[in-house]
Amino acid sequence: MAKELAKTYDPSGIEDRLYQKWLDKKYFHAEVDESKKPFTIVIPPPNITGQLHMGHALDETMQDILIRFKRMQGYNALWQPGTDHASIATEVKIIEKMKEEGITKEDLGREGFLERAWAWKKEYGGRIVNQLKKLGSSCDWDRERFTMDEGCNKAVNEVFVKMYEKGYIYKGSRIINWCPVCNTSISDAEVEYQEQAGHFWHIKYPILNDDGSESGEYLIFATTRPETMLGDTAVAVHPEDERYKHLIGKNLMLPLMNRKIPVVADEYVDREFGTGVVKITPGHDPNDFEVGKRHDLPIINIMNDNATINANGGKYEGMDRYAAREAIVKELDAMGLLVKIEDHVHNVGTHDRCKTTVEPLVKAQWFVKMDELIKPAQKAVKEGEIRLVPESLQKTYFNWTDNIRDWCISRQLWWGHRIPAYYCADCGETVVAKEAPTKCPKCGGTHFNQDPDTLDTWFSSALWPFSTLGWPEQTKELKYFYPTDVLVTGYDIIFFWVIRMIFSGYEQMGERPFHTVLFHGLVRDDKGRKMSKSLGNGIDPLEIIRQYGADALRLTLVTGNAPGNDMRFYYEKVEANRNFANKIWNASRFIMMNMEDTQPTKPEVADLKPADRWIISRVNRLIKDVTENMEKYELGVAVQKIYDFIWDEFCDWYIEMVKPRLYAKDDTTSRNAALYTLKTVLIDALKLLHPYMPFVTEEIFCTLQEEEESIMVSSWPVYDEARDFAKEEAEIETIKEAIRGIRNARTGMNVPPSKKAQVFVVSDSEEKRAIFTGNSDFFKTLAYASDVIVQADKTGIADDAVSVVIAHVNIYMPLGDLVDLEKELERLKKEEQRLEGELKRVNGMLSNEKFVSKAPEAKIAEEKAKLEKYTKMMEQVKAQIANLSK
RNA sequence: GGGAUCAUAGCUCAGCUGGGAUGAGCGUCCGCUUGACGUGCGGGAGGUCACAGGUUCGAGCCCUGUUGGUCCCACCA
Repeated sequence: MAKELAKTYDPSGIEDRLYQKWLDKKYFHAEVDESKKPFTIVIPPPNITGQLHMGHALDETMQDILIRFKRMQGYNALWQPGTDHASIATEVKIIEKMKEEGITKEDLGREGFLERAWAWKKEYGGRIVNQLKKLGSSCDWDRERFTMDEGCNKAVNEVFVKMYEKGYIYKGSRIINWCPVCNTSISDAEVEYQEQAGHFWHIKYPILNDDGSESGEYLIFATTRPETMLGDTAVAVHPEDERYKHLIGKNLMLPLMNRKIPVVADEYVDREFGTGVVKITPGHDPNDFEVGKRHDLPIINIMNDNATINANGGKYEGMDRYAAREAIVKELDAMGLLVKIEDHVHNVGTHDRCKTTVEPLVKAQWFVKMDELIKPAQKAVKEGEIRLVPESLQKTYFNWTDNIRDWCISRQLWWGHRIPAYYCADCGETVVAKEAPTKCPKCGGTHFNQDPDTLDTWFSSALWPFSTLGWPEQTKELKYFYPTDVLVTGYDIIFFWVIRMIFSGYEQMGERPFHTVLFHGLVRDDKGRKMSKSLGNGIDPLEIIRQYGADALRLTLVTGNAPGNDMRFYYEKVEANRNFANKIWNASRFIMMNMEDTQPTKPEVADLKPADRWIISRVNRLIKDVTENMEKYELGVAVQKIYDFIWDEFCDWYIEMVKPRLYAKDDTTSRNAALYTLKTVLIDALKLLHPYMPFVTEEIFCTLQEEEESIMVSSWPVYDEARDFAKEEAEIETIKEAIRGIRNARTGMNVPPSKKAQVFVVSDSEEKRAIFTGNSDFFKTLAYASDVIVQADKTGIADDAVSVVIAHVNIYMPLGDLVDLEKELERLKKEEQRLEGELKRVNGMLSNEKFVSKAPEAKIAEEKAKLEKYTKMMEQVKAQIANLSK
């Protein structure tokens, strides 16, 4: 007894069941197997704090499509999953939760806090993984990793020590971005600039005579941050500036602080901007820091970690930076040193996590020296060893690599990889080592304090492609699956992650981590806005899955979307795609109903009708196109073609054409050929669709194909020249055109449904004439198409149905002309013109010596073939024009 | 300031290296209980492919400029 599909398509009834089956059968699991070629993707590890959002859904869907595609193509496909500890994001969340309980980090202490953090990881780390499963992700869950698991931790220490020894990691006092709310340093990449309305305070400092007395003259300048004046150690002018040349080397009196500060000359100053005078605060401005280095100026830090003024700020000590600003302006005004206040819009650096205005501070931090490290990463993309899709992102990539600055990697956080640096309690010697040292190499002391800082969360992510495969151990997995193949991720983390993985891959492994980076954009709401918590416009993928099924969601996310482009999310789209799943479901049910208990047998080639050959040829072409598109990562284009084929060609045309043959049970040969074709073509189409819609395709496949256990381990269809039937394709196209013509004519005529209409079909030879009659509504239906063919066959109008040359068909009487002669003539003339141009071009190319001598042979052959093709077409067109003109 | 990218049907978007706008989904209008599907079937309306030049036999696609939008980087205090 044949299995049956449920009468209605209900994704919730099949998805969980099938996923469990795949897990049980271990289809996702990949083992090293030297006889097969590997194909590897490492997942961008979602944060353990995260809930599945549309961005994940898109990211995972694209990866799953590629992995399933390659797996079916026979590759040993590994999708390496895992999660990210997301140091700062997680720590902030845990602290928030603790706040509700009235506890602070300090109450718990480092140990206690970490205990809580691990408990958090245990509770929420699994949540996102379960959500990924709902999407149908075929990750090898047996290999799941975590950025802070033992292996990854080992990899981090290994890299840190190695790079420290090579001089690529160093500790130094440099100006860094400080977040006073999160209480940690952050890297340049984490600073987000926001346009804010502010002010320009024009202030003047008194100029001193050489003997230290006030000269009565002033130097005027403008600042957006008056409070930083507390830390001013100079004022700068341009060396060539005639207005101020005489003042260079003189001193000024820094008001409020009563500190003598020099006037220095530096090219950094823009003479055109403002008054051409800049106050220099090396301790709180990155540019000033550089100026300060050049002129050997003292660095005064005037702020505490929480952005209040410290003891260096004199009487302002203890005030918040903004309160101090107000007080200082007020006082300067009282002293007559405030010239004026202007409104000014400027960009303010904020912390991307908490949006707090960052404070540039000079602090001792750990850095990765980038200048040498970045070189292989630049070269790799430049020379095409690593391909970015879309290519336009190369510019963004190079913009970053060409202006790379050292990477601040230390964070004043507790949740993360602790820096493996130890300081001797006796002599202060720094020891960087994988294991805690026991004896100080300098003084022999045995007491050490480990550096309290942790590493930037991206430090461990940078090692992800090889740490997950076992590095630093030389595992068989590492040797086999590395380098990985494709990295799929959003363009928003190109700096944070992609570039860092690339240079880390070259540095640690001596090899690229992957050959292609496939970028996607953001999923926005239907108004084009980013989905965000504060707007409350986020759409929960799990809710969509509950309503429409994972298949519909997946299709929605990849259809009509080019790499690297943002997309908008519409419920209508999901609905349309759910309808598509329903369509396939019903078409499959129809085919199975007709098969009843008997599986069709392979027909003789001669028994295949033109319509059969046509659809076989079409699916064959589809296989070729889709495979090519997918290999070029054009996932949206590929699936659009599958969609069109299944709905339009297969369901709306082929199934309708074939119906009369299915109902005519006496002609078993024809019926078998039709059923066989239906089944095989459907299977090919299902296979092509499987990477996109894994669940429906699996359910149908398993019901239809009783002997095979799963579509996901079946083989990807291959284009076969023997299944290419150009003649039938052209003929059916003609028939289709004719049928459309009939429908149009009918619509125009508005014949009452009850009346019978007649269609006269005449081929080019007089004796092959037939008359078809039917209910006029009948002509409007697609069933008519099949009837034309079947009738034509039966009446012997032609040897096979499709050779009814409808281009020569005339439809008489109430239906009017099928072809508008004038329009046709116009079309042909246009075609003639086009061909003329085309011929000219090809001829021109082929007679061009440079082209013939330099172009690759394949290209020349192609052009020659075109020449031949166009010549023939030209003849035909000319003949047709002559014919019609009569 | 530098760069990227977009401007195609009422809306949202595809359109590969230049070769008949081949378009899709939704919406809209007309018609259909046709023995898989109304989550369906058939048909229609709707486009000077932002604007202006240029290259070409031929441009939505290439070049130049203009306008408008989005994003990234830098940050002139």
